[in-house]
Amino acid sequence: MLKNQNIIQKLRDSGLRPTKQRVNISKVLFDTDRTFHFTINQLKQILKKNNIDKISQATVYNTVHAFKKKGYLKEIPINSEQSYFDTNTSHHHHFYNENQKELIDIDDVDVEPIKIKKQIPGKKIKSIEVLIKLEDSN
Amino acid sequence: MLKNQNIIQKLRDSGLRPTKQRVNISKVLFDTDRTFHFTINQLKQILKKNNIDKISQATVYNTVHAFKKKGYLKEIPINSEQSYFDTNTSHHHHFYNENQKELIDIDDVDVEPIKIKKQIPGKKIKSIEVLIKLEDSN
DNA sequence: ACTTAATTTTAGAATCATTATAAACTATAA
DNA sequence: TTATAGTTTATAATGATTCTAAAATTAAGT
Repeated sequence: MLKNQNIIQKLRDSGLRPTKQRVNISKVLFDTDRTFHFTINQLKQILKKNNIDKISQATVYNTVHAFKKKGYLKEIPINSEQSYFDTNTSHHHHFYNENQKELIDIDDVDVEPIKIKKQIPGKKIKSIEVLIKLEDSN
Repeated sequence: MLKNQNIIQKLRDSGLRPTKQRVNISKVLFDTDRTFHFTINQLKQILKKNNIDKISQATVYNTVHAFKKKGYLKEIPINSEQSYFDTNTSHHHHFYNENQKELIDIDDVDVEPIKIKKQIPGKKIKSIEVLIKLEDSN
């Protein structure tokens, strides 16, 4: 399958050995039409459901962190209970639906540029993240 | 002392019994010139240093959560490792200094209004939080 | 002040997510 | 094919937070 070859190449290119586990997790995360958000627990459930020989907890954590470090995943801080990851690594912002506890991407073009009239000497901006919390309107 | 009376009144008004522990934690949090940010651990250290008979872990957690629920504290999600609280409950945004791991308030007037050209049907905006991560500029 | 009921605090146990460990396994390159 | 460096794994360890149930405190009524 060509897809597999792409994944293996991508892993190799970034200095990650294309192990069975990493390839399988990559397929779940990146071999889809659309990007998505997940927690570690959700990923573990998807892996269990979708396939495949068991992947240990530690490996799931290691792999997600390795992918994050390589820039294939972004971590989205929402609250102290849940750590979300996003397979969409382009610059964008988020709605967080507090009732259904789900993240929704906001396209960068749908947000007017954020203008800050304040600077901290000796520091430069690394990222700007807008999180808009939503609740049911009735 | 007048301050104590104010604190006791504030607690009573919001339906929280003014116990020794709550009054002492309130003094640390609210009886200061300026607002500040803290983690639960930092608060525990301040309490240990500043005074006073030991307050159990559970009470520190209970109290912080009670104060948050009453709107006297805001929780600021930064990352999965740390949960920060803010004694400044007015609407404002934050810099996060990734090197020194500290939060810095951005006055609301220093941020141009955030304009979002997208809506989610059936949902209304509960809050808009901007987090600007900083790093050393050299 | 005294009594009672409701609330709060507490130490310690329990839980949950995450990380560390170190042995077994696997990919890669010589 | 062999050596070695990197990876996975089960399990233990950690750390933050929550739970538990008993003891203490507060508030309100008498």
